[in-house]
Amino acid sequence: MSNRDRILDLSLRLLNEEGAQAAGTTRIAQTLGISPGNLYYHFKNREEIVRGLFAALEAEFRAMMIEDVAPPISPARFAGFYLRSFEVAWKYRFFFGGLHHLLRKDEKLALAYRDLQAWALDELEAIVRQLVKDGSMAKPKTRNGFHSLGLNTWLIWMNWIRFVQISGKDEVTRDDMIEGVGQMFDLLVPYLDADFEKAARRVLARELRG
Amino acid sequence: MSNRDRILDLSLRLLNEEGAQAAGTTRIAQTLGISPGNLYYHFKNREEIVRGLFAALEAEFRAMMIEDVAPPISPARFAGFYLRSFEVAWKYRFFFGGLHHLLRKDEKLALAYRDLQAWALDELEAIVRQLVKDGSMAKPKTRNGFHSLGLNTWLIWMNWIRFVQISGKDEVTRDDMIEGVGQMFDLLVPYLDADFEKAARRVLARELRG
DNA sequence: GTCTATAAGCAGATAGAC
DNA sequence: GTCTATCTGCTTATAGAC
Repeated sequence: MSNRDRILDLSLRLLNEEGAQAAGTTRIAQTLGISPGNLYYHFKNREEIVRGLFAALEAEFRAMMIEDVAPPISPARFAGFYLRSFEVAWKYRFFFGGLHHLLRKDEKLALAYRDLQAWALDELEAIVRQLVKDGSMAKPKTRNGFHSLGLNTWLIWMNWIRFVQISGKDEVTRDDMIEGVGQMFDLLVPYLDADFEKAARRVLARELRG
Repeated sequence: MSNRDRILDLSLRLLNEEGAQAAGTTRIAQTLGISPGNLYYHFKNREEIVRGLFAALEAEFRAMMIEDVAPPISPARFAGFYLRSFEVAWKYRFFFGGLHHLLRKDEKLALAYRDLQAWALDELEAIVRQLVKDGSMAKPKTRNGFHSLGLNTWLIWMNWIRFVQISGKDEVTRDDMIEGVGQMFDLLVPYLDADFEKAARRVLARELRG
């Protein structure tokens, strides 16, 4: 494993454990047992490390979204899709707590983030549209129903991890992530076909036990 | 105006403009034209300033919540209540972007925040229950319907300001806040009485123009 | 209550040897 | 590709005069 990868690996761990602002280049290098100079050979500055981690998040997130949008959307795929989205979020959780600060200090990262967000919002809306097309869901009532539902989905997704961390539980578990899925799920429940809903819930319940 | 109040005032402005981590005690003192020593006479440390600002946020937020929960809830009061909640959030917006970091570094603040959050979740759930009691809304379908709706309301509220700031608009306006209200509102729409909904929307539309 | 002066520490980053 | 050594600039916070 190259030092470059070791730096990314450890950075992700430290940032996740201690927060996006906690670990500096000095400590990262120290903990790895390499010199600051070595670290700065691989990364021009601290921001480049964070951008590297964001690139990994983005790749996993995009792959997951694309893989699962193909119609028709079965209850199991639907539940699995939401579930995996939370697993990706959890893997890179430092990002969600420190987002505002990170984007403020790094214009390049801000642009990359906004790109991803715009794309994700479109995709989330597309999923809702597809569910309606599949007959698994009634058309939302509000004027901008599709858009609004997609956006609320995104807002819950973005905030769930932060909410759990902020709420001060000693240990965050996989079940907390599944609860998050349920929270997102509840946004659509009023519109979902009863059978579709039941089937999706069963998948989630199985995950909770497993 | 006492120097203590001037410190709180300026801190709020700087933190809002530049982010919760940007302005340090040195710059606050400098900008006010007072000495660091003077600042540290009034506040034991930087965290005490932030806690002072949080106390102000909490006071305004609690006052607003208590004032508006009394039954029955009219559409105008309902819309006005959501609207004012966003105005309070906007006034102390630095808090929402930097929350994770702030709470991590200050255990006292974390406890105060969690108290407020627990209380707010109860109140938000109570509002939903009251709407159902008033006949303005159908009973939510999901098993923990009341709780889930209250929680989603909170998650949208907590995240809207951050979402707007992160999304990179050059200037954030009052209309953006009203859009946030609409986003929160849409959570309840599937269950709301049609007349109640229309009336509440009219109030919001009027605010948008005004 | 307000000031000057400054300690102590840590951050990000670089130069240049090997 | 990795090292040692170090610079610069910032921060929080304090001691003690007025």
